[in-house]
Amino acid sequence: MSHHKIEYEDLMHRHGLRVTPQRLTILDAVCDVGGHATLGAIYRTAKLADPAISRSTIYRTLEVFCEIGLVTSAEIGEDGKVYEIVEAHPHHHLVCQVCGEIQQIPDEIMQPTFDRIKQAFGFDVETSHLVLSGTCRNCRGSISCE
Amino acid sequence: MSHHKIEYEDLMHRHGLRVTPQRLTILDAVCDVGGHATLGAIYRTAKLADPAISRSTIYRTLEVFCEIGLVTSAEIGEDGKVYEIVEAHPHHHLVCQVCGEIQQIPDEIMQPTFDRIKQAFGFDVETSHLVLSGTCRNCRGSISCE
DNA sequence: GTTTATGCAAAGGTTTTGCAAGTGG
DNA sequence: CCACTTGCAAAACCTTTGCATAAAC
Repeated sequence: MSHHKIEYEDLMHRHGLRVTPQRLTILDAVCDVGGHATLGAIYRTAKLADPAISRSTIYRTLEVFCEIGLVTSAEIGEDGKVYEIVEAHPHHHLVCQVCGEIQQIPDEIMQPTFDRIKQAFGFDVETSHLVLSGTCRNCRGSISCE
Repeated sequence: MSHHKIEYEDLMHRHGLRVTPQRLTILDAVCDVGGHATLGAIYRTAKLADPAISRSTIYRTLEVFCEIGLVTSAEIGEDGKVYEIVEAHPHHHLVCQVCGEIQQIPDEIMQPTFDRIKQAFGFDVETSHLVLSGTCRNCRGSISCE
């Protein structure tokens, strides 16, 4: 998770930000938690690496990371805001309302629709991180899931 | 806004809920506020009709309305959760990040994509109220918008 | 050295909860 | 009447903010 550390540091420098141990810790934490990291989860994970880290630092740092495009945030269901490292390939998420499983889908699958919206309404969709809820394959088949 | 009052009352009854003045007031308020009603706006509007109504009642009532499918909620931008009466025709929203304008689009435009997701991933999308952000026609053309 | 970032603690705001009183069916 | 709802007040929760200290550059 750290092969790209240099890139990240570069990105911060280019934005006039300082590279602090806390910021690297938080970045690692977002990676470690994986796909949909709530602030609480990031805080807990970062706390393992640096027990002295403070909650406000997490808030401020995530805000800064979002601003420079290192991280995106999205609102998913009931858990409040979640954070995710921005990857090369934009993608979206399917959240199963029955079992809670989350899977990713490539952005390409949405593009035809986004194109159609652009044609019909002149609206340029920039949603980088869409969350679709519904029922996944497993839960759709079996009733024993509920 | 009250031609369907009977239907709403029926729906509540069918769910074993009681029809109280407060609930009707809140339902009216959600209608009056229109498309994207924040809790605060609903509270303020309901307060006009019934100055004694309490905030917790708004919270609890909206939660109940969501459960029985009378109302949907969605997270839009920075304003937190917004509520909306469930209408016959499902639709989604385009939120312009520049001017903040919100427009509705019919659900049909999304269906091809939802179908494709179902085919490819076996995932049955049930999102009734999607929020797409981007740039609207006006703001895309002119820079003078900001 | 300067400027920026951090940690702490306190403030701010929103949402939830327990309970007695009130009300719909 | 009984069960469900309400309003109130307090609690719980999450997020933001001010400021002195510490660290990056």
